[in-house]
Amino acid sequence: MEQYYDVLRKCVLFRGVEENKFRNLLYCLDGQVKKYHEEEYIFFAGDKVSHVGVVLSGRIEILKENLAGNKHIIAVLDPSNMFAEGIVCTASRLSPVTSQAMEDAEVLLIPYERIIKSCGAACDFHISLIQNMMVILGEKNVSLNWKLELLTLKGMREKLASYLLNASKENGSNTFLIPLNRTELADFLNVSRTSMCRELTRMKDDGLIDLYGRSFKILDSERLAECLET
Amino acid sequence: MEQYYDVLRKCVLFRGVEENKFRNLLYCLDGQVKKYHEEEYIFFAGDKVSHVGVVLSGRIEILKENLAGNKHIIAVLDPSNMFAEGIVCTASRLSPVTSQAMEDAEVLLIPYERIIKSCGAACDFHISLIQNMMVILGEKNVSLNWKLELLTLKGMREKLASYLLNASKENGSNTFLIPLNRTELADFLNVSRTSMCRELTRMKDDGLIDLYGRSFKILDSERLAECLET
DNA sequence: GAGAAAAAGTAGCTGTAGCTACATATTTTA
DNA sequence: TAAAATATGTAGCTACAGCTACTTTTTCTC
Repeated sequence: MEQYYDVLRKCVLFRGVEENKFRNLLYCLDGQVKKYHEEEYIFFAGDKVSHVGVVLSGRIEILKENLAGNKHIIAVLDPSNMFAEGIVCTASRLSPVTSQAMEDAEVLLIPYERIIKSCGAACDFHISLIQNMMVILGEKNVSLNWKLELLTLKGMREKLASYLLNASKENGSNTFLIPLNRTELADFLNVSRTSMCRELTRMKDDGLIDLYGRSFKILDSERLAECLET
Repeated sequence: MEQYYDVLRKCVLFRGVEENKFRNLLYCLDGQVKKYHEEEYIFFAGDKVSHVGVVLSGRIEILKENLAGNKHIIAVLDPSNMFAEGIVCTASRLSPVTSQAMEDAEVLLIPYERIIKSCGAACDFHISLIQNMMVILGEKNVSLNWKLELLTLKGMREKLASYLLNASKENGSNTFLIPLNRTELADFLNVSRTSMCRELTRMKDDGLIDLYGRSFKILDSERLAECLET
């Protein structure tokens, strides 16, 4: 388990927990590490979920698939990120979403009960964990709101502009790499890949952006931001 | 304050709190009742929020407005419902959404700190409150996911079918009233009112539904459900 | 109950995103 | 390194939702 300490320490759930209590805490939480192959599913929409997950390595995507086979990527999770924490807090615990490994991945699964219920032992960190859970839930809420905002934008250019400006802000630079390929980005923005490619080319022709593969450069952030003022 | 007890008791936040501790609890939480007129704003997107709200009377809408004046209704809240509980749990506490009274309304505002921090007095119900907060956050998460699903549907008919089937399920009947007028429903589904009216008429002509004002009747739930299998 | 105001429905035109069907890259793997 | 598989870009056509400009209906208010 020690090999994962660095990743876990970055997880918001364990924020504020003193380092010397770490081993004890992980033991008390009774987490188990599971490995998933690329494309393997972790749980499906409709499944009853009783564990929260922490990504230890690889990348996980949270998605919805409809009956026609269209998939919509809701979120992409890197190591140290949590998932399913919203589901386990509900009464039914039925997941509205599917989670799948985008590449070979390792996940720490923790029974939800262990987090919220203080055990008999002298585990004073449970209070921290509960506080942290609330922060995570609140922040997930905000990120879902941002996703909603992206989807409510009407035009293709607006969606791309919003996504790229946000990515630029997160990276703190006008030049940045995005974590998604074209097909994945289209699924994330809930548009067709071909239409998206067409618009990206137009935006390049208009001198708004430059792009090569997953690398993007914002050439005129002002005009790009104006796209959103529709 | 006693006049609001019935509404408050139905609020998930106070679930499991014994009735005789109710007065004590409300005093300890230091909530204040505020009245809002129809159309009045409670807080704006970008505001720093430190109170959670409980709707006591009237209806509140959670929405986003873009610079062009288009508004998108994310949720409509009836009495006993909470709002802003996701925002106050985040680090920044900056609201991504605006909240507005749809009609004359009363709201109980509770400082978030009072909920999560045990006070010195013998308020053993704080533990219940924290557990309840998690449930609320988890459920808000699920409802945002359902909203996301609605928005990711491509066609007008799919969105309407999804909305109506859900409303029918919630009401436990094929005949039901929806809480939104046409303009509001269009804002909720993020479509134009005129296109929506057109499609509603088509669906009526196709024998899928019948409608008059806010009253809907699902005539052929099977075929209506098939609309979603695109 | 009459007039005003708001809400709901309708029609025609237009623009944009989706789709199919490719062409061209790029990466994988045998 | 060649061949296969995957990813990406392009073009033409089509369908559908948005918009404007109405009409009709319902609700409010005096």
